[in-house]
Amino acid sequence: MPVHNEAIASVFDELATLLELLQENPYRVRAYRRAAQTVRSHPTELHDAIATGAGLQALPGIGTDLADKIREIVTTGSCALLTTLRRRVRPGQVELLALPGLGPKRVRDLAARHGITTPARLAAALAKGRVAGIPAADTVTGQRLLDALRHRGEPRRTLRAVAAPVADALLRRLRGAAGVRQVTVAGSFRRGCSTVGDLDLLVATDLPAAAVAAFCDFDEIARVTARGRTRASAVLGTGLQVDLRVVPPASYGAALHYFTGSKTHNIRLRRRAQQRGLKLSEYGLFRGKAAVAGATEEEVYAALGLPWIPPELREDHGELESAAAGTLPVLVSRADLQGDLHVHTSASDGTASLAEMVAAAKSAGLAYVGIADHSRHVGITHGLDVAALARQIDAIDALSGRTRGIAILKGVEVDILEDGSLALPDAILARLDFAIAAVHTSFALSARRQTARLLRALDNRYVTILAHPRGRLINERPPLQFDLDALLGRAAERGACLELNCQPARLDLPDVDCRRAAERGVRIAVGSDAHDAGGFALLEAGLLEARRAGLEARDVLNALPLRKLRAALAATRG
DNA sequence: GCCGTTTTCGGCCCGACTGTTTTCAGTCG
Repeated sequence: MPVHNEAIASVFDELATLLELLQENPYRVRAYRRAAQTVRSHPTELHDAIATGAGLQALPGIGTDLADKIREIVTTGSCALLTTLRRRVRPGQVELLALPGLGPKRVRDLAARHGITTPARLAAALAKGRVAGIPAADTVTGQRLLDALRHRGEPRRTLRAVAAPVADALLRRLRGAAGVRQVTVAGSFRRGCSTVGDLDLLVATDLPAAAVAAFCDFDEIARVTARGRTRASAVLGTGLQVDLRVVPPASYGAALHYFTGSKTHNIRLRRRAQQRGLKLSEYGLFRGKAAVAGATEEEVYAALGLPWIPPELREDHGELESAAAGTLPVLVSRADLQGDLHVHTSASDGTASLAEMVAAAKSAGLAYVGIADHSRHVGITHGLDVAALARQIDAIDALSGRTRGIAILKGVEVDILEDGSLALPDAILARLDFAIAAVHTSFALSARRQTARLLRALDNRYVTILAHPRGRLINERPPLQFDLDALLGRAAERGACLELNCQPARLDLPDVDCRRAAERGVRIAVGSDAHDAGGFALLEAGLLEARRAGLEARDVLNALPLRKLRAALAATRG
């Protein structure tokens, strides 16, 4: 049973947390956290690298010690240091550390002074009154802590699509405040992450007090948890946390950069500034006390000898090196998309007719649209059987004959059965322009069986695209386990593609996997999976995930113009 | 624990807010 990168990263994360609780050198803690991130986002399995003798120390933040630990974890499945440290810390203390307002000092203090080593005990103690050494219940920090104790165990991250309307409302409100020059949502939202932990709003203004007041009076706020001259934090009725930062206009670019993150990207850039005798903060780039840059992000990067880096890439995944070398990708954008190959109609589980969906695709500016309704199979209600799909083929041919300005492609989203065979026979698939194969049942197979299943599906010459390959539903269903490299190898041989499904809870393949696909020369099909006429708007959100993966137009199947797309589809049939 | 145009030791990003040990440590982002 191979040890996956995620398992190695988890060990490093836990080591960092335990070391923090034990008040070890904070830089040692940071080294483990950084290593966890490096391992987690590494596109290939490190157990393979070890098997082939490749050097682990080439990875950023991995030195001799951590390389040894990776080898230890991969070969033994465990880590001696972890076993030792776990004995020195109570499990409940790790949970305590995750609570807002509690850091390593206070968690240690709780155990030493009060014998409190679990969240449950802390909650009980707080119910009786104040606990010396931690903020009291009538303070904002104390309230936040109690709140977190009440809600612990619930999923914390919010889908970007859920946060987006709130972000819009707040932006409108802040734009209306006196003195406001610019307002942006920064943070992971701006980086295009599929989920956000909170919303970070940045305001440039000459009248900070007015902006803070406008923010704190927002009617969806349940509680203001912090309020200063240039910052405020609040929790909305929905539970989403929102943070406001206010800066003078001259600092806007530096602040936007700083509050966009990611944290590791920022730290790298600050070190670059230091090496040049400069100091970078949210107020600007300084040489001594003299401001060198700060009004725009472009000038901050430029003063550090770099081109502007798109927010989606700012994860310290090599973008600073690419920027320095002048090799940043030209990220795929909405204007590059020529069509959409994953569209449902009321023939299966969509809500709009074939004609309505084609019209909507045309209004969305697409040059072609691929209809891909579900096949009929257990677990898929309202799917098409062979006869119904044959009728739809005829209907599309008829509609094509009287449609101008957009091409309609005939497809299907056919179920992959547990053994890897498809829910429709080849004879009907042969009459289509393309077929998307998808898993909708048997999610929990072992990685070995799941891989074999998906490889068999990809072996079918009519399968063009593997839909939402990971099968994840964010906060609801974990990703399928399989050997991605094996799938990519087979897809590359056949010219088949993997999908990046744009449904907000899917965004599947995830960015890390998309990046790997591009490296292996496998194109990604960005599919809206639209079920109604408004569904094409999802393409925009899906593209953020593609951009986070560093994809360019040439990496995306449906960025091909129609003629080249048809050639690519035909080529998959060998 | 990592790392090196300040290199094998001595650094490691920077500032705001909170609560309170009222001059700053702890926490957070």
